Amino acid sequence: MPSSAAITAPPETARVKLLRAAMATIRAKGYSATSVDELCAGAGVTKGAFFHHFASKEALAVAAAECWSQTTGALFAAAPYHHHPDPLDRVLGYIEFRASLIDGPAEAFTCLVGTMVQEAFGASPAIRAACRASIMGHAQTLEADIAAAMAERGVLGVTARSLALHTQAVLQGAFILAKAEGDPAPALQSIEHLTRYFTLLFRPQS
Amino acid sequence: MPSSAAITAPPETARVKLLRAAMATIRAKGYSATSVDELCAGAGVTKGAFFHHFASKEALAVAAAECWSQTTGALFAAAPYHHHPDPLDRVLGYIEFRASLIDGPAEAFTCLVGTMVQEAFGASPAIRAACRASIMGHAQTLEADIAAAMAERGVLGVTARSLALHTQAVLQGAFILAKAEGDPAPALQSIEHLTRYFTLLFRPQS
DNA sequence: TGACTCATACCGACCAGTCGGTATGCATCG
DNA sequence: CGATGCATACCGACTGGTCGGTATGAGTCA
Repeated sequence: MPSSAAITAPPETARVKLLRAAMATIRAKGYSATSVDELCAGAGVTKGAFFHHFASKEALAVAAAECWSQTTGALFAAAPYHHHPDPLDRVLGYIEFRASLIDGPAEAFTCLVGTMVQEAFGASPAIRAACRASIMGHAQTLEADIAAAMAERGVLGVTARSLALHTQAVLQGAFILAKAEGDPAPALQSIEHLTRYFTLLFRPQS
Repeated sequence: MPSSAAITAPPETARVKLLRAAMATIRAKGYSATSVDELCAGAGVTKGAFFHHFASKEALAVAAAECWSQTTGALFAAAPYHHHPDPLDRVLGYIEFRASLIDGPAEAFTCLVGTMVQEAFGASPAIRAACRASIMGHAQTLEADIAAAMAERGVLGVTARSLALHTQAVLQGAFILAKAEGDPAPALQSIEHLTRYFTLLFRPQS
């Protein structure tokens, strides 16, 4: 007797297989270097299926960015750092959580939309917009905690928004360093500096 | 009567024209999306000339990364921030100088090797190594000033090297934000946070 | 039956790279 | 001096293969 999950789960469509293959391959090789044929082979579907579900390679990239937002959004929403009563602890917990994800080869921990937007910002406004929405939307989930921590500790001279964006900048830059080095170590060290910055800014006495 | 500069200046070879075109085009479109034909057209040379000077497209990318190191190296070596007597002022002057370069469209101020390594780190070890050498070599020019500032102010708990690399991470991440936003503003704000970090770390009383 | 989900075969453009050939300049030698 | 020989710089047509995308039709299920 099949479980109810098995009953209600729809059969995995070519669409989600393609999205999964796209997220993995584009993270590893970039958008331009990833071909439609390669994606089809990786997903085990034909080219006809590809263009049945996506109007173009560009449309797939946009859909992949949206899928990425949903997937990572769920991951962060379920992460334990939200349970800290102190908003500063939630912010520092977020950074620590990001660091904990960094392990193994670069294509396993780097950011799809950060990689894509670097290549596609000039060639495809649609891809740029999707990547921008993903990054900015994620930063916004941090902003409330930062704002609460700022209010609680009387931090002035910065905005919660720019701090949230700076956090994303450090992470994206850390990924580039890790790719260049072929080693996650410099990324982790850079994230340590980010933690130290928040600590100095919010706990100046310690 | 021609100037002696005009006499001694060699005629601009196809090689340097190709390198210039490559640096500009790869910054704007990325490595994979840049075709050899396009580079030849941009440089005003033929495909025969391209493959006379470079064994492959990959070899051109490596040469472009080296050319980028030299060009930017000369730019930073000539920058005024080196004249500050206080090493911390030199470090803060470096960051300010970096910020001053950020203006106009993203392809005009972003980093060639940061862009390239993100795409090519998995596909081409030679390109990755050339980009790594460029980034790490540049970071090293900062390291001595950071170390001197640390010694002078008794800063402990961090290394000059990791601070220099963190600075590069912030800059690279800032470029990604600028590309995603289609606006340099978030990059400049992130660099402000970097300056604030150095200030908090090195001038804790103020 | 008709809408949906594909599979197969195919298209023209473009890709990196090759190849036979040419133009020029410089060193050598008679 | 001029002829020879050879290296460098360059040309552009061409190749095999890959690119994103399309046309058409078959299987499936409501």
